[in-house]
Amino acid sequence: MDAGALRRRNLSAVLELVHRHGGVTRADLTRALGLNRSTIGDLVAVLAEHGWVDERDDAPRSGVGRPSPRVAPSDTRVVAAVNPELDVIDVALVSLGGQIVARRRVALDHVPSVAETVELTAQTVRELAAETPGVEVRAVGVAVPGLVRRRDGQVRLAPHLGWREEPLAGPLADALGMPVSAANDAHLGCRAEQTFGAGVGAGTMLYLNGGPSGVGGGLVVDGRPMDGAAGYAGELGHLGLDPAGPLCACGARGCLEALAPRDALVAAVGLEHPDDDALEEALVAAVAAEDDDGAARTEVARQLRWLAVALRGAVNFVNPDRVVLGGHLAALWRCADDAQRASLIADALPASAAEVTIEPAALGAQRLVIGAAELAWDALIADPIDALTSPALAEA
Amino acid sequence: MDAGALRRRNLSAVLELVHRHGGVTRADLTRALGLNRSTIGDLVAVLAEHGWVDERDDAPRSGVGRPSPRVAPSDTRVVAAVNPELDVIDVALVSLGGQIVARRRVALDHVPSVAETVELTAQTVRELAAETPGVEVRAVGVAVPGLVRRRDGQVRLAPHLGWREEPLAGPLADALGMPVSAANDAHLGCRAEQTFGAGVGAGTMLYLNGGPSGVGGGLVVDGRPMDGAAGYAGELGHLGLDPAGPLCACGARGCLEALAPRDALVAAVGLEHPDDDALEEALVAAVAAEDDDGAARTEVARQLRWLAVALRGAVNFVNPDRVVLGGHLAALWRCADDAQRASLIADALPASAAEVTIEPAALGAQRLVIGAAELAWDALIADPIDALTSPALAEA
DNA sequence: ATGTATTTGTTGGTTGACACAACGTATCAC
DNA sequence: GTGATACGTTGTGTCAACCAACAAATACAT
Repeated sequence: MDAGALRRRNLSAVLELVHRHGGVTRADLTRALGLNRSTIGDLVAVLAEHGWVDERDDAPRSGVGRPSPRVAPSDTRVVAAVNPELDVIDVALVSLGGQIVARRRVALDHVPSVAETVELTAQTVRELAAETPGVEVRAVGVAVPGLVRRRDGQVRLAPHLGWREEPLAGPLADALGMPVSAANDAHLGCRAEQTFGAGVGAGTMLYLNGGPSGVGGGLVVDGRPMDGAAGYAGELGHLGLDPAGPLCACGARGCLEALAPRDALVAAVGLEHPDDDALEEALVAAVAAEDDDGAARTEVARQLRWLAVALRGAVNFVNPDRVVLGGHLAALWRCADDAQRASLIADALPASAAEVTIEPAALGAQRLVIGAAELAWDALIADPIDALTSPALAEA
Repeated sequence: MDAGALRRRNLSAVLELVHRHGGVTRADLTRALGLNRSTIGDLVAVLAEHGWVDERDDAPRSGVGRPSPRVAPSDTRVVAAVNPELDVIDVALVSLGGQIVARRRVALDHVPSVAETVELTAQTVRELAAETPGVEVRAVGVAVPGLVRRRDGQVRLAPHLGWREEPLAGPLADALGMPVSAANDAHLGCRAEQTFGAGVGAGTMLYLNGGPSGVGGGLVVDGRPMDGAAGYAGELGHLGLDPAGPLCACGARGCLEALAPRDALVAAVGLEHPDDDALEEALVAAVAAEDDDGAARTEVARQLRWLAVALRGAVNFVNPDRVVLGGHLAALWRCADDAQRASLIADALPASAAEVTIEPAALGAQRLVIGAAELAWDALIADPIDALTSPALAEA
């Protein structure tokens, strides 16, 4: 590593701290990075000069001594986050620090093709950029409900959308003239929770998300999200738990997602197309109200048992310090009693189970958009100065 | 990161390349690290001055141009590697580059206590150091058949040896006056295969090892061995595969290690206490010779089916580019036919399965000792200069 | 054999990033 | 107010890596 890389690394480290905490004092930066005051001053000055951060005098006073200015993320420099789904394309502009500054859900009357998605997304991003005062869009991240090859943003398979071997990041980058990255949606939900949600501070974290199209997830190792060889890591829904179990969409038998499907919970509470919040509310109410052999309670207990088998294996395998449950798996957690919660990792090896905390996801419906934004921020934060040489989309 | 850390990092990077390749030319180092020729020259000179490397003129000629000297690891600076087992304590001195320069297997007539292990190990390390001309022992690594807390080298549970909550690294460090690290044996087998064996070059690697005391393993993420929150990651033997399966020693049902035990293979070929090589040889012969319903062939096929279920889940989960099988799982692989080998990941998601190569472990009986040595090298290679301030054990 | 092209090591000077010390400034406690 | 504390600012110092020019050692063509 040469001296230039050292500078890049330190600038990146400062910017990342500012991003993750939504603003920190220079004194905090000095302590966190172990660099000299004068060096931090220099690094912050460079970032401010390039429009990444602003220095403000609104930091909370912490005691005696000269107050340290707060280094706040610029609220005009944003990335676009995109989440194409069955009947909607969700587009947001997300600022440094993870704040959503603009959002539009483009409704569709049919499942979009990749070409339509690219066109609608590009148009919407341009419109949001033009409408929002002062913003400057510099990159795009896409959360895709399916397997995505990280290297080139190719969608290998998105069964839900009917996409198969479709290039996505490339065409969208051509349409918008800026870098575009794409990844699996559960993967990005994991990133969002890790950075701003229930996973803050976790070293090794396991994230499981239950959605209408199955169970996905992500793994964080030593604070870094793990991609696997090609970007498909985290498909926890296809752990084989029961050779005598039901056939899964993947072709195998007894996968977690076949044994703990969202549909079954929705049916048990008698709703139609509820969102996660509605499902959770109905489920908690049903379990609290019902007698012991009600349909909802029975199904919840059944799914919790299978979730426990999956968690036993996964916790033994990766020895996480935190497990975060999202989607209908979070709903299961919320309506479980203490004994059921304890049983989730009761069968894991005691040494591994002892240090795990299980938590429901904290970010709700913003999760995917924030995760997609994180993906877009990656390259920018890794090299803040050099990244500015490429063009941006700004207000007219 | 300051300039001193930069220097440390570059010295470490050079030394690690020399270690992993057992010697490289300065020209190779220049290319691999992207540093200037003069910088590499300087770094190598510093390492040579401190006794880490020697420069030799025996590099193979690669073409026109001035030949580049080979930077070879010093063969006198060693670490001690220890592997306590049921009836033997295996102690070796391992040089930079992974060469075993001395080894002694201390036979026991009973299962050793921790105190006995510490004493016998310390004595043996001292003897080997005194007997081996010119060596300088600087650290110790211990491979323990059980769960070990990485932070302080405490043995949480080693059922095989009957150890439970026993401090190990601390007492041994006190006895020898040098740094001691300890980790799980399968974990260290994984490291050995990754560094010098079947896992060289892998980015994300899954390692499964079958032994008499169960199935363990390890995971490598982005070229770095993964420890988990406390060091217990890699316990692949306790993936739950069949709720109707046999009871496992861990208390749960249908764990991989209960479904694919080494014992059953040993019984099927009718041997008593064979080592891995003998078991493999007997198994390959039995499968090749027998008619279709021989006991060995049946058991092999049965275990391969369960291994496939485990691999399906694990490959989907972590998306590795390489899977390495050790111990009796390697024997299974060796006597599997093409169809059986293909079936091992046939049920995994096609995108993930497509980029995986499965290989049997390459290092044989040296695996644990080399892995334990890697553990010991870690801190030394991370900071080669500063590490030399602590005392060493040398020839009298 | 000789000359040329190619690759690499060596040397002295330069650049740049961070550290350090001294000083200035803002807050708190009394 | 006054002292103590904490932090930013400034100019100077240090150290690691770079660079350019040169020297050395080889392969290859003639």
